[in-house]
Order: sequence, then structure tokens, then C-alpha cells
Amino acid sequence: MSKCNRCIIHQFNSLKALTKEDLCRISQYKTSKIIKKGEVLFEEGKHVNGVFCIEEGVCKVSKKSNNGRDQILLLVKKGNLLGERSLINDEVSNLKATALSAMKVCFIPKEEVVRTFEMNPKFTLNLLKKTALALKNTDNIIVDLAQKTAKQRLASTLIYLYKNIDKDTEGAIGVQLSREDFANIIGSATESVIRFLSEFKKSGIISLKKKQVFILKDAKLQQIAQGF
Amino acid sequence: MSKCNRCIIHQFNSLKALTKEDLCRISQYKTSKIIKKGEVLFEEGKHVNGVFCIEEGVCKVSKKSNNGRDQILLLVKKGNLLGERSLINDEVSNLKATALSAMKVCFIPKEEVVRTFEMNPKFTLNLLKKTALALKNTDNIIVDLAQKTAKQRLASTLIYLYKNIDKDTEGAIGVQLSREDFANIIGSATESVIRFLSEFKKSGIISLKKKQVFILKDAKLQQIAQGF
DNA sequence: CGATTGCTTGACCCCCATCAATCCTCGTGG
DNA sequence: CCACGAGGATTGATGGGGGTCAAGCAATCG
Repeated sequence: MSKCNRCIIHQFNSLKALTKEDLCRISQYKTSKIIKKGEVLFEEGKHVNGVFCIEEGVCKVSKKSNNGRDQILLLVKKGNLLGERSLINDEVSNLKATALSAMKVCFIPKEEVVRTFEMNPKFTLNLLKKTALALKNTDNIIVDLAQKTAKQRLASTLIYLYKNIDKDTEGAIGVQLSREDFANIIGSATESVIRFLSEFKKSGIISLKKKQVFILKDAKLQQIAQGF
Repeated sequence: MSKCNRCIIHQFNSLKALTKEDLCRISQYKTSKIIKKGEVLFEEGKHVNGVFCIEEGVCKVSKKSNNGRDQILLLVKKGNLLGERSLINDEVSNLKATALSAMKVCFIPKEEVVRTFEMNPKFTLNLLKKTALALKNTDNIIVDLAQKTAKQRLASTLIYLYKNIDKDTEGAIGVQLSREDFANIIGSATESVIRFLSEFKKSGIISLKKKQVFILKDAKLQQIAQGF
């Protein structure tokens, strides 16, 4: 069993507020998991019972709307925590998490996290800061959804991926999102995504090889996202 | 100068986690303000420098999109805190708050709030819980914006107001929202709001007197919001 | 009591959802 | 190794929701 204090990942998220003692204690109870692409980490309406610390890979976090479609709310990648929100209020999750790539995660059971809340106020404060930042992000998403066209939102999304997700070995965006995934991020039909992507391609803004997306002109995308 | 521990309001928000000592200390530094309808409590891009505790009234919290329109993200009413989010990360506010009615608020300067963070972990944890709940709310808003029609969203909004905002003396919704405000909540044109409202009125679901909205059949609204 | 602001209604049309048909891709099993 | 089937990608046709513009009306305010 590897020790958390030896693991570099905890430096990138709220766990960095933990003391060496905290980390050692948690190491005893954590479990490592390998998760295949497409596998579900947790379901909407179910208890998560802990927190995932992502060592490798990316997952989508979504919520089903009552018309049956999934809406993707955010992507969570290497270095981040996952599942802490529902743990904070000790509720069932309102979200579902699905792996978009092969993942390596550590699972820390709820009891240990709660104990850390109680023993280490810095951890709580750090989590509060992260949560407040998340809220700021969703503010922007709401404004975009309410005020921008589908094409603008797709452009925004591509820029986000370009800036926040590591490229793969060939320089393409390092997550394999299906057309439907894109549609479920921007809140449109998959056909619209396809049409916009081919339009971008025609303009030389992106290129597509084997469904992988290469961003060629991010400045142009930025303009489209702003509404030009 | 009235004392915070004598004030019932603090029981309704995260301040309830404060000790009597905390409250007494804060009382010394807080200032009471009367705010008129339409007045701005804080601006986007400016420092808030503290937290508002709302004793009376309702305000809208909005963010300007780069097409120039305001998007209303939430309404904050009597009993709640306001402005805590930007304080948590010690940043300028990403949001603007505007009074929708006459308001009575107490302003607690930043230094005192931060001191309370440091001295009282329960306060931090409580704020974390509230923030996580807010995030859950925005999740739902995002799904609605992405997947529902404007008419459905207006119905949702009316139900929200019906359930969460006290009625006025005549039984109408107790906040005076302009047609434009409605549009800026649901992310549509004001003309659309007007058309939907008159449609609802024709169906006997609501009635309109002097621009005040009376909800007559909330079950029917619920159905519309779900998509029937 | 003008004048500014918000409300209302109508006309027009564009964006995009929906439906349908075809093509592509890839995993599976014979 | 290839045939096959299933799910995703693509393209076209069509219609409607709702954005935009314009003009008239009501209300509020200095």
C-alpha cells in the first residue's frame, strides 16, 4: 500500500492542507482503483460514501434532465478531488460521474474525510475556497447557456478543452468526447455539434482526424465564442 | 447599536454557528444600512470588503454577459448572507447585487469575518455546507437552461417564487420583478416573457393586477415546467 | 403635464431541434 | 480473416420556438 504523503497528487487539490499525520492515517484506509473508459464512478441518487482523488485520467460529471438527456456539468481530471460535494452535506449525490478515459483513482472513505474536517480546519477552509471557485465557474456557465448561441458555446468549450486538458501524444485534445458528449455540454442536439464542427473545419480553425479534435486557431475560436 | 446576539436573523444563516462571544465582537464592527429599491449593494469587479446579513427585503444577484445583458443568477432574501463568496477567496466580486425592494441589511467588515474563520471552524464548515448546497442549485439551473424551453423555464421560475418568496399583503408574489428581470432570469427576450405570461393568464394559471403576479394553479405550472 | 421608461402586440425570419436515411467504424464471433 | 451487426457520425429536409425590430400604449416621475 503506497503512502499518500509520498504521492504527488495530493499537492494539487485540497488534500494539500493535510498534515503528514492526516495523510498517514488516510493512507491506511484508502483504496486504489483502476477504472476503464465508460465505467461509472458514482450514480445520481446514490451515496458516494467517500472522496475520489484522481491520479490519472478524466471523467465527466453529469445530471439527467427530466427529458431524459444527460447534461454534462463539468469535467474532472488528474489532480482533482471528486465526490466531495455530496459528502459535505452528507447527502446522496445529485450527479453522476463517468470515466472518459482509463483512470487511476484513490478512494478515501467518508469517515476519514469527516474526521479530517473535525481535526483540521485548514482542510475545511481550503475545500470552502475550492467550492466557492467552482461556484464562480458555474456562474459563467449559466451566463453562457442563457445568453450565447450553440455555436458560441461549442467554441467556448473547445477553448476550455484546449487550455485545461493536456494534449495527447499527437497534439490533439487529450479526451475523447463523442459528438453526443459535446452536445450534452453545450445543451444542443448532436447534429448541431456535427454541423458546427465541420463548419469550423472548413474555416481552418480546427482539424479532425479519427474524431480527434486539433485546435489550429484558438484566437479565432475565442472570437467566435465572444460573438463575432 | 443593537447587538447581533439579540437579532433573530443570524439564526437563519451560517452566522448561527457563531458563539456568543463571536457575535458580541462582530456587533462592535457591523454597520446597519437601509437600502432603497434599485440601489446597488456591490458591483461586479469591485471588492465587497465584507458580508451583508439581510434583515429585510430581497435583492437580485447578476452578472453581465459580454453581449451587454445582465443574467440574474439568484435572488437573495431576508435571513440570508450576501457577498460571502468573493470574500472566501479574497477576490473582487464576479457578481453584482441590486435591491429589488427596500432592504435593511447589516454589513460585517471582512476582517471580522476572516477572524471568525480562524477562530471558529464550525462557522467555516457551515459556510462550506451552504456553498455546496448553492452549487447543487446551480447544477439544476444549468440543466434547466440547457434542456428546457423558455416557457418551461418561466414556469419553473414562477413556481420558485411562489414557494420561496413570501406573498405580499394581497397574496401576490412579494417581489416586484420587471418583465426584463424575468427575461434575465430565464435567459430570453422580454417580449417572450410577456407572451408567455399572457398565455398563462389566458389559461387561468396566473392573474396579473398592476403587474403583480398571482399564481392561481401551481400544479398546472408544475406540469408546464416538466414539459406537458 | 411632458417625458422617459417599461409594457404590449404584430410581423418577420433565423437558429436549431427533430426526423429520416445513409455511411462509417469497430468489436464480435464464426 | 472476413462477415456482420450495432452504435456513432454525417448529411439533408423541414418546421417551430423564440429573437429581433418596430410601433403604439400605459405608467411613473420630476
